[in-house]
Amino acid sequence: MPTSSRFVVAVHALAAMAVGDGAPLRSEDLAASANTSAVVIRGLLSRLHQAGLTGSQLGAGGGALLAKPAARIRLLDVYAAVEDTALFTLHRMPPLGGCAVGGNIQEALRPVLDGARAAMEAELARVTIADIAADVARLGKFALPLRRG
Amino acid sequence: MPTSSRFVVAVHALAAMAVGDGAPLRSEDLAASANTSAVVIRGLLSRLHQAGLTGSQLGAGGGALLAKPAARIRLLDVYAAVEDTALFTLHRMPPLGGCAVGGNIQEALRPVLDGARAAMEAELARVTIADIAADVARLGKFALPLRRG
DNA sequence: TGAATTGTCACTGTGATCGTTACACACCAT
DNA sequence: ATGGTGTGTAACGATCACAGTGACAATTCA
Repeated sequence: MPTSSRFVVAVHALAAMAVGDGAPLRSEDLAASANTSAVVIRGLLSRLHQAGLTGSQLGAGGGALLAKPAARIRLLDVYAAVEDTALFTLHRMPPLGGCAVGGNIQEALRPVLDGARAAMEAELARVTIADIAADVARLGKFALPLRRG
Repeated sequence: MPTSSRFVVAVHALAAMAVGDGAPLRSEDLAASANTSAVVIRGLLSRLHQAGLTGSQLGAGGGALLAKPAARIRLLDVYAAVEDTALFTLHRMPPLGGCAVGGNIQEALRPVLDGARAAMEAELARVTIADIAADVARLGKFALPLRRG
């Protein structure tokens, strides 16, 4: 299945904003750090903005900013903002309704798949962008806040 | 990061074998119930066979059979057998190593993503094909075992 | 022997992701 | 105000995995 790297790249961008000293970060700089293109970053920032996680400052010296403290942005919020496909894909074509199995398999499976998805999301809800930024700083052996450069 | 429809279809096929009375099920019949093609089913059965979950009987009157009791086949086993892609996709191109964030983001993220994946898999490990078959029977208002047809 | 069924290959169509180019619009500095 | 800077979005193409189809050798039962 074609998998999306949007979630990881979005967390990357948000962590960069959290690590920075509050100065706006240009999409071009975020793209360089994540090794992708500025348009891809802007597409992600558009989704994050709609979700209320980031804001943008236009014009010279502008860029992307966190819309709220990094400690209040959960990874689950990022996940919900940038991922649109369901975790589990059901049958592409609906199964045979007349069949004893085909007519009931999706309903039998739904609570299980919902539970698995909820368990995964609960883990993502326990971690914030601030946590990730702190771990990045620890691994990189530098202190927060960091001047951008 | 979504799964393919293979997982759901594979569970569908295994549940059909569990619901049946132990008679081999042809790939063509499984395909009809799941509203897909027999070749797709055979591809899944090939993976399930390699994982030791099913067996096949060639020739006339042949078909697919469970290789062990349905109560001992966990959904996690099915998931592992038929899904190739990782739950979370990392950066398509490695992030900029020289950057404070790019050089550490993947390592900072790994424990979180591993935890989320483990939480989801733990839920899938709690349910067996026998559970699904029982739920299918309950929803379809029929008793197990069921004669095939 | 002959029919039936699996197992696997090659080819095709479809959809999503991702990269690139392009351009209108908004904002800041001078 | 004016030009440079940066965002926001659309269009296009390349790539990849998934899924569907047809075909065929190999195997096994009737």
